[in-house]
Amino acid sequence: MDCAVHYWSTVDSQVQFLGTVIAMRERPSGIPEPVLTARGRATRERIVTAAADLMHARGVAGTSLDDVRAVTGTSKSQLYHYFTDKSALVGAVIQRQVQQVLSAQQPELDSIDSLAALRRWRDRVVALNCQIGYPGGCPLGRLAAELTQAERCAPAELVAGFADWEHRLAGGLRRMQERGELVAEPDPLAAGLLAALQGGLLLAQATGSPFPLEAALDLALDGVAAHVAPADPPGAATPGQRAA
Amino acid sequence: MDCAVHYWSTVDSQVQFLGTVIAMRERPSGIPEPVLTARGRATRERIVTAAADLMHARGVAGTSLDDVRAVTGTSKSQLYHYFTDKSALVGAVIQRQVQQVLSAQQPELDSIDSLAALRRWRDRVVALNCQIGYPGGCPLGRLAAELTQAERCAPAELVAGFADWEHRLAGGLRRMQERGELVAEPDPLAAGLLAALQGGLLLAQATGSPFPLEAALDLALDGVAAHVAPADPPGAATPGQRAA
DNA sequence: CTCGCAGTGGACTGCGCGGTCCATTACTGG
DNA sequence: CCAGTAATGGACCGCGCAGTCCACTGCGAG
Repeated sequence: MDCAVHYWSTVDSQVQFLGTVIAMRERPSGIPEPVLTARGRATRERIVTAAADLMHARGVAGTSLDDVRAVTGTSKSQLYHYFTDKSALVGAVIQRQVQQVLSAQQPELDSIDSLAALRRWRDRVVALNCQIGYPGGCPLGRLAAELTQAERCAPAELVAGFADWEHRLAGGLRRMQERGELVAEPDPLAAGLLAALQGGLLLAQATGSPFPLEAALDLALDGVAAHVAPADPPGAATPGQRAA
Repeated sequence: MDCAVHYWSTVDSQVQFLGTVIAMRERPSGIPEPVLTARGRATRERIVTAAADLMHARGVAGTSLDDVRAVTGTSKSQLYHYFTDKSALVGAVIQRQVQQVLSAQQPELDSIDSLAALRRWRDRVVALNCQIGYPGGCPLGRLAAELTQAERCAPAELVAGFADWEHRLAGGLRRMQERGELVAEPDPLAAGLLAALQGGLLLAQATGSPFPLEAALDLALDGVAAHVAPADPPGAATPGQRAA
């Protein structure tokens, strides 16, 4: 498991846990996994998809199982056939959202190797947030805010998702570092970038304007840019790379 | 979508609105305000305080009126004597949290006039988040995340609170600008700083570590520092200002 | 064909919650 | 001291919710 080697020194086990969870769905212990036919898998997918949409729109607490049932055209017994209880469904929703969020920005996220590429990722994220016409916020951020109770950190799957995300950012920064473009420790920068993104999305959704997101990412990118090495070939200046 | 329209152009009026709301409590229209005796005001305060704590710890949806009743030693009729319904109580809680959050960082927030002062504010915020032993998150951020529904922006009081907060940051940056230390538009930088703070707090609480908050603020401060004017006396370099 | 289990339908239950109502007590001003 | 109103106590209601249960259907293997 190479993703997110450390979140802050103790994340290995959690990321490992994510892999395990995805592999055997929501059975941490050795309970015999119920076999699903093609039809069963399709129904389960429908439920998770609809639940993810509803919970993103109305929140976890604001989404009842009857809502999910109505939207998916399923019956109560089916929900409890595929999930032990509501929290198990929430766990599946988290995993789905982690996957969705990361795959939606995959090309730009994983190809970061320069300030210009980082700006392309920024543009991608901004575009994603506005594509439905209004700032929808980050599914992971919303889940994290709602599911994080006092004195407890968020569900392990969510923490692992954030760690993976941040790790990919750090990977890009490390590539910049190896190319000699960046002179700074990548990890704190990656954490700062992810935080700027989350905060920007939160305020963007709260205010109904994409502006906070853009301002947050731009400021964070300025911060990263402050750690780029002065252009080695004296003449090819870095500002030439600025996109848009 | 009026909240988006007014977010930037009419921030002052929202701050004004916040004042109005506080003055006449939760009666936007001209309904005769019920007179409260000293005892009544004390009881109301107890209720709001307890509700704010509970809702911060367990979320708004996770806090029942019976919980509030039990903690405050009041009866159901008292809750409905002082508040028309639960949403009115939530509104009062929002106002209280806005006031609490801003006053907790007031000296450092309002005295920003240099990079060093900005760093003192950063340290204050970090210290506030850790003072209870674990990262508790921002009360406003948590409320915003939970109360912002799809396609709707957050409650007006919350948006006004964020606007006030950001306005004070922008004021500090403007002082830096007027002193010639900063060469950039203050407003986007203030929005970016607030977003970094919110995102950092979100991830700090989700992961149970203060690190994301520190990384987020440091990166944002690096971004601001990238816009400080090159030291006028050529020889006294800016890095000399770095605190800590 | 038929047996068995995955998949489905939907009624049912217990309860926690927001909200209502009325009776009673404690101030306060005249 | 005596209204009149603020403040309080607490029973009560209806609803929506998570979760249970049992009967039924349909598909796939032997």
